[in-house]
Amino acid sequence: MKETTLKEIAETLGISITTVSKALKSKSDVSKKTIEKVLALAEELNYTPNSFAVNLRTKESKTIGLIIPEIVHHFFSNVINGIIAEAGKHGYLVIILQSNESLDLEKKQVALLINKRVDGILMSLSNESNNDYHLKEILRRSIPFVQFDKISKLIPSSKVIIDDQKAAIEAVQCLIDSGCKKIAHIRGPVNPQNAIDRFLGYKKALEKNNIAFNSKLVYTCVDVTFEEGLTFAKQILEEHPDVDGIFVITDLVAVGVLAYFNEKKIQIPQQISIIGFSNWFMSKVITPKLSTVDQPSYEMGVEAFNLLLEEIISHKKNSLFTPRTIELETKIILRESTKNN
Amino acid sequence: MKETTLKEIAETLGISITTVSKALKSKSDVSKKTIEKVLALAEELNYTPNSFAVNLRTKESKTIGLIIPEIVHHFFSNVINGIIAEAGKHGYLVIILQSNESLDLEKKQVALLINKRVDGILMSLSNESNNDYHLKEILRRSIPFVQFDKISKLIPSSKVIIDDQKAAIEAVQCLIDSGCKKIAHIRGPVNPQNAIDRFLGYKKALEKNNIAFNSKLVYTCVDVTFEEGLTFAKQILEEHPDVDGIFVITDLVAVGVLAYFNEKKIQIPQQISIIGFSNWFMSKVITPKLSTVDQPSYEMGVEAFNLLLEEIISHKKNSLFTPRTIELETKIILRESTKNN
DNA sequence: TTGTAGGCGTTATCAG
DNA sequence: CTGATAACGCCTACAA
Repeated sequence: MKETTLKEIAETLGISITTVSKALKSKSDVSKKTIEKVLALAEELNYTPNSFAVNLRTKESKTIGLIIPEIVHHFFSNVINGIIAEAGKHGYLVIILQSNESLDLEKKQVALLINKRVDGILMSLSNESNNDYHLKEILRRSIPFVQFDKISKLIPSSKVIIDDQKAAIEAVQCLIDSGCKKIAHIRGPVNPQNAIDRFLGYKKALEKNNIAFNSKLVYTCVDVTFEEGLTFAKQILEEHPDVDGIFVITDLVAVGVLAYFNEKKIQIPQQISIIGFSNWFMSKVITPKLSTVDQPSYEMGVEAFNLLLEEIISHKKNSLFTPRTIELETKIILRESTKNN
Repeated sequence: MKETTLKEIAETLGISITTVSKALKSKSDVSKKTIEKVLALAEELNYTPNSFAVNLRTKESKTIGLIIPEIVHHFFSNVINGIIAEAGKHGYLVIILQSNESLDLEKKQVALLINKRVDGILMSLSNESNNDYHLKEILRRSIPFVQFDKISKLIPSSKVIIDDQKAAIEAVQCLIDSGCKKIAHIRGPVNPQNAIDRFLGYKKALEKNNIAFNSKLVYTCVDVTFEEGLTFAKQILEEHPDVDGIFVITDLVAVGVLAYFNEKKIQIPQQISIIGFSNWFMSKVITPKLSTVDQPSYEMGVEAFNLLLEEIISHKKNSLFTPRTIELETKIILRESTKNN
């Protein structure tokens, strides 16, 4: 099927391309009659402007790129949801790329998006990300750029985050308030800022309550999976049978811990209390229901897009843009895996 | 930051744009020396071809569109994963759009992708989809198009599906084999083909085993949610306390059923057996672990993209393309919510 | 109110 | 081996 072009409309109507172009936009300097004629024919021929040509002319594609570590992940798929919804409202489309938690892949995806000349890039870093040459490249090319969730503090871009440290302190405080004396922490990998901050929060909460920090009680995830939850639960039980509380980096792992304890008929929360992070859907469905920290996901996507849009608009006007950081609120959700309800 | 263009390279090197263009592609009809010079300078200037211009010239954007009902959905996010991964291997990017199970939105998303002139469209229909004017429009414009999972049988496009009816028969047969005499079915909404087929499978399995079909035992989801599982479980218990088996349209709803029965201390599977559909991650994590039908998701994405790619290539060559349908295998997974293991 | 001309950055054709 | 020239389809000064 051949696509209709301005030229065709112009020729069949016996007027110039320019006039057709203007008429389609109902510009004031075209006669009503012409506008009507043009619109009618355009309608009839099913005309849609060739976006490739428009892109080339206007140097923008109304398309943004999104790079996240993993799509199959309750938190991230909710963020995507928020981004796509908000982008749609403003006439933007979203290209989604995954880093699979690999720095190499992440670099490739950034390069792809740069080549594609997307109007802006939204990104949550992979766990491997400990260097940021590729992020600097985005800034160097002055492509609008917003980081969210897992960010690099050193990159001066807009950001949407939560206060991981504060949230972690609150979570651990809950365990302490409910009577836990020996609290273990299953932490995330070494690189991501949020794993570091949650760990720091854990430490600070202990300190505040005059509980000695013991590095032996800290277990470090590599892949942050359900299976690691299983493994660490077993290890904790063997190495520190007197642990009575565990703060886990994220719900997926916490669910693994629960599953292992369920199997071993450990009483939860009587013998051991567990608190997770992120409030995955799954958490309220398992037995016992998992206490956790609710982290806004959809909203994070919305805010991230809006920050990006601000920057895109400012970029178009060539005016200078000062990056902003938006911090969203978290909320402790107490359910059945802790004693304090 | 200004982007480097062919023209710039040509001027600084004192050669023609044409030669630069060819050299960058290392065409055989350019001297080695020139190629080297050009590549070196391009590298130095960080040259990347302007994809907008390339799109316009080549009439393709190496970008496809994907429309799905919901992103926050274990099955679909896995499909997306497969699509993006496979697309990436072949140099394609993916724009993702959600229909939110709304026909109106679905139509808008189709229009968006058509305007965007994506090279092809991948789609799983919304539950509301009972008309296909918008799908016909895709075909009319001869845009490569593949349907997967929730499809319209009437649209002659390539498809990737499972045999829902057969899988449902197998699932219900499992319940019967394990001794269930009165089996209820919580079915999906009225429109989607897969809900219809699973319902038909349920009916056929009963028939095959000389169990009378009773329409009172069929409950119809509207939104296909966890909450509906809760509600229908309650209803079943009240209206038909002697039901001893339930075949549920999908795991999410089945988990709701489980949750309600757990709360009511109904013995599963002793009193009532439950089998779900789709094998969500959640299913193996709850107590009791849910028996279900495993449905390939990642693989479905991969196959769908490859079918689309075939069609895109054929379309480029202007050769005619005959739609193909790929049917993937399902597998019964027996866990703790049924008696037959 | 309408139209002419030039250009966005590439690629393809064809001649030198 | 190299380059001039003409598109691709649209937009926008500027001229008529």
